[in-house]
Amino acid sequence: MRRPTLRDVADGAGVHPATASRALNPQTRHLVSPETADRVNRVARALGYRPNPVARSLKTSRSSSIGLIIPDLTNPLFPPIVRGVEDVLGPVGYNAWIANTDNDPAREEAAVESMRSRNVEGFVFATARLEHPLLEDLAAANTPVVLVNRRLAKPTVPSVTADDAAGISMALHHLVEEGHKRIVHLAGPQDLSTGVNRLRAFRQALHEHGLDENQTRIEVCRSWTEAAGAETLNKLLAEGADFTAILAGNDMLALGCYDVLAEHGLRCPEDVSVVGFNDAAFMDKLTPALTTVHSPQYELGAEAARMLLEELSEPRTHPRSVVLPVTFKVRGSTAPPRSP
Amino acid sequence: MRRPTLRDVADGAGVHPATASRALNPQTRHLVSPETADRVNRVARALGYRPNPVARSLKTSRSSSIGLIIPDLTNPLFPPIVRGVEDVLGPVGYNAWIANTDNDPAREEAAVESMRSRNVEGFVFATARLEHPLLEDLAAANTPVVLVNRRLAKPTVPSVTADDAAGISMALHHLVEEGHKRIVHLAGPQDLSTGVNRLRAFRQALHEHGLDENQTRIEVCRSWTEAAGAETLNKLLAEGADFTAILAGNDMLALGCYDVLAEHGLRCPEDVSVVGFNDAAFMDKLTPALTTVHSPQYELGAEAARMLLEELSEPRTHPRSVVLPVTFKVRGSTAPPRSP
DNA sequence: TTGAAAGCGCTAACAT
DNA sequence: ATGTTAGCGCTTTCAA
Repeated sequence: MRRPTLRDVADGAGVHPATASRALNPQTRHLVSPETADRVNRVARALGYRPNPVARSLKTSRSSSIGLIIPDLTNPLFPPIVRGVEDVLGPVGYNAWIANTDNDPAREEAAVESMRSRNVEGFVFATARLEHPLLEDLAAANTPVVLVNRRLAKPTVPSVTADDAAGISMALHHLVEEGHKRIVHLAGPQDLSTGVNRLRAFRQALHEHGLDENQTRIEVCRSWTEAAGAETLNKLLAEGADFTAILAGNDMLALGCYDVLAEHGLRCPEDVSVVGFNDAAFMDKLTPALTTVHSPQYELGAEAARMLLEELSEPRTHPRSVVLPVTFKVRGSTAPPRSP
Repeated sequence: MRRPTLRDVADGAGVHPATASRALNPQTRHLVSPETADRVNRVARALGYRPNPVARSLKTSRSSSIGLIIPDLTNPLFPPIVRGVEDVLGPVGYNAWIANTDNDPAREEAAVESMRSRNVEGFVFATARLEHPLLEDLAAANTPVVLVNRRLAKPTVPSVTADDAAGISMALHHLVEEGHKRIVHLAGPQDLSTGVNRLRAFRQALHEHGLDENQTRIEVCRSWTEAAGAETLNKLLAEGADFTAILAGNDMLALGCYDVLAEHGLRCPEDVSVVGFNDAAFMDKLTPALTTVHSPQYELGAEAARMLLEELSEPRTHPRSVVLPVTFKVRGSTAPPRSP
């Protein structure tokens, strides 16, 4: 009842294990006569032979696996990305090993080391910071890596991201159209491309709409979390900041705003309009439903996986940066100011 | 610049690789003189030696890893369970390999086979059906398995679940207290323990409250999804069913109800009260916030991992079924009927 | 076209 | 306490 090995198949087919190996392997099958190849495959099937990936990996230093580095699966932005990655990899015989890092560089490094020692063939990273020594190292070691959602300051590693600038521009445009003039931007951490790009885009969009930066307010949050959004808005409110709309850098910050507005008896959107970014799961179910920039989460993952597979088969010298288009979802969280 | 192997460490310390292996391994370190053990460890550290888990796994048929079988990570019920599992395993040097099955037995079987061939030492299953041949097989093969959230018809495999019966009882009690008499139960799939147990508990609670089963209505949904909930409620509404409250078997079904009620211009809770089950992420953010039974998701995962570790070190003959307590979260989605 | 031989890096009997 | 030997299951030169 032992699991059959290649040896068993070879014996059953009356050939040497090396021949059995060649016969069973699509890439080397042509080295073997059609008859023996057939025979070996029949025996393998009859015995229920399954190659041992551990032995194969030890020999070849490969694994048919890639590492998928995620900050936190409980953030609803990431599961669809994971599914996108898996759905592209699965059909071509690869699988993804997932690690949560909690944005902790030490955990990240441990996860990467563990995966490398298991011969992963490449990585999809969703945790990139603008300056990211570990990623530089991997790039320097020619380990195939594709970034998803975030990228590096210098485009030295290929990436797939949503169009942050366009999204913010759409969002601001929408608020302005509705008559808002005093708009707050809750920016994300400035060590992340998403935080920086969205903030930059906000400033740019402000100018394009002829808005005075003095009427607006920009506040940088310490993380992309509900807690950070709440904290920052509380601070703003305590200072008596004057605004009619909040453009949150992502949905989690917007969620934090919802909480705080409710606590302060401020209605949304009657008193304050809120716009988010990402359109993560359930954001359309809030009350009021969150108006937000939709980023194609599943597609981000799928495209990152495709790029990684490409990289695996024909390494490029010149990293590609793919930017996927976003759309704007008008829902219930904005409206009022309709004045001149 | 090759990654150093045990061989390199042994050479550096002037000992045989076997001795180096013993010195480096906590369980066998005592077989080696303290001096050499120290020397070997120093050399290993100096060289930056990291054992090759693939080679080790080939030799030992172990892997310091377990398989975690999840139906779908985009269902917010599961990420916290995953984190619970990981947080318990990590500190003791184990890691979890995650697979999504989409409730597809074929995908599940493939994932399990793939993991077994990689020498996983056990499994945490979140996809158990009442009748589950694959799980019977694993149990028969003495593969350590712990079920989480759901269980089998016969308690042949250890499990950690939330207290379905108590939760449903609390929920019904709450609705009755508020004066509801005509209550619908949207039950889950009857091939899952959660679906069956909650339905059974509903019937029981009905009797305990002296309610007439004819006044109520029970409808079984085809899956634990928003779409299934919507579909089922639509059917009920089309039939002109008469009720003031819905006890949904889980939060996703409740979510589907929210959608349908809104489409039909029915207000919640003024026209219909809704109660869910699980208290998955974001359910407190809906409008109105969902009243629901809170199941300790993170703890379910953590406890399952603890049980699996136990099973790994000292296999039991008699499987334990752990039931974790639930709490009831009264929020905005219920109220009206206050009549006699 | 097939076989022989070697070895990926490690651990575990067995021997000393 | 340490070394010797063998082998986990596979792939890949090299030789025939």
